[in-house]
Amino acid sequence: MKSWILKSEPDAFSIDQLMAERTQTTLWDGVRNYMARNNLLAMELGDKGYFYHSSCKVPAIVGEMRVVEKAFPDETQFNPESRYFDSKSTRKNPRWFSPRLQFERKYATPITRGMLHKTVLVNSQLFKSFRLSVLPLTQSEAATLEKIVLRLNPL
DNA sequence: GCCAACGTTGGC
DNA sequence: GCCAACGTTGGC
Repeated sequence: MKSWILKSEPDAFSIDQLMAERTQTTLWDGVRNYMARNNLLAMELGDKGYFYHSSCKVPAIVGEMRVVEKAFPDETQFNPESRYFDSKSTRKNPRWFSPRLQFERKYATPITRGMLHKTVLVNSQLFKSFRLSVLPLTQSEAATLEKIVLRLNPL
């Protein structure tokens, strides 16, 4: 099982909104960056997704999700009304894909960017490729993060 | 609100 | 195919 970090601006879509969904799932759509897309395509069923709130007062990992459906073409790319419309995308040749993620857990104590900065995770893509909105974690990074999570948020 | 980082676009 | 201009992300 792999672990990923998925960023969202809480003003646009927050973990509370995900929890409020009837099925507590969401399609991770609207991603328009090729590296991020490739990461979305690489997600397997059962992979863990850390929900990261970006562009807000306290950037932080705020909870966990689970991949419950592999990526398939993102409908918003075909919709001229959508802000994510892509005129160069066709149904035969879609460019953008979204997996479905299910809410698993919201942390009582979010893992802030500041806290992560003081750990070995400072060497992860969260800091190295800080603009990328969908990031993979290595096995050791995932293990480190999991330890921090469990220390601050015991099950 | 500023600005650095960096991906994308488009002219040549 | 290069690269300058431009736009966006996101921390601070």
